[in-house]
Amino acid sequence: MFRQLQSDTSESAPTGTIVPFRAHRRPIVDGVSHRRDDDSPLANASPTPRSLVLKEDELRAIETAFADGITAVQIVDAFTSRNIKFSEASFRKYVQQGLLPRSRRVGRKGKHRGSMGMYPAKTVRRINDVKSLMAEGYTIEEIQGQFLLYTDLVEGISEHLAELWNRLGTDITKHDPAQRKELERELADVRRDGDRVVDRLGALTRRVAAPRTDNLRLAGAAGGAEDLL
DNA sequence: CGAGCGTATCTTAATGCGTA
DNA sequence: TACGCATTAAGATACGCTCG
Repeated sequence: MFRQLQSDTSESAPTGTIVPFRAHRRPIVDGVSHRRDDDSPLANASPTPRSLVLKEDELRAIETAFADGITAVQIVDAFTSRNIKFSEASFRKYVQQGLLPRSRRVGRKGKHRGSMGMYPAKTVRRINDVKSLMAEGYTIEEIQGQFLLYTDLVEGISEHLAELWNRLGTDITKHDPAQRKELERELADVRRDGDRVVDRLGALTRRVAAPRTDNLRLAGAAGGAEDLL
């Protein structure tokens, strides 16, 4: 199915103003990756500058709408419908490279309807992060190794904690009212601690990844990428 | 010319349903 | 219950394009 959808060869259009780039990186100026010759027929094919990534409110809306999971087609559509270039082939490649979580298969009722893959809603945000970093000049390999390795783990902790809070909250309601109050207070307390730990872990992992980022900058590399995760 | 990203396409795996 | 079929996604890999 993906094969029929890969005719878009138009160019990426990263956001931001002039961004330094590494050796072997493509220059990114005024939100346009200058990969194509200026005299190419397609050089000025997109008269209106477009954003490379989704805005925070758009991400929130998507995550809310697809809280139970989102298909690959819907993910790609979330970007392409907003004039942000992102093909299904690229999506699959990111998954293959380990930049995105894998899908879970869900069968569909009805004759010969097969199954479909459902991805967590956070996948859209992850793609957004990856695209931001790529716009900064980072390679997929660098993003994978320096940032997303940590991001995966911290997100995992955050998700497990959220699940734990939910279960505890549910089970606490089964206690008698006198005990419940005390347990709820304790839960709220430990929840604050947990959230703080997740925040600190996020900050720490950014700092750990930062030296590499600084090296890249010194070498004429991308800047500010550590602020993105 | 090499590096890097994106695309095309074939193969393989997973899933649900129908039927013997 | 086991098997085959239809459907879809994922894996693998070669290739094209652009840039330094």
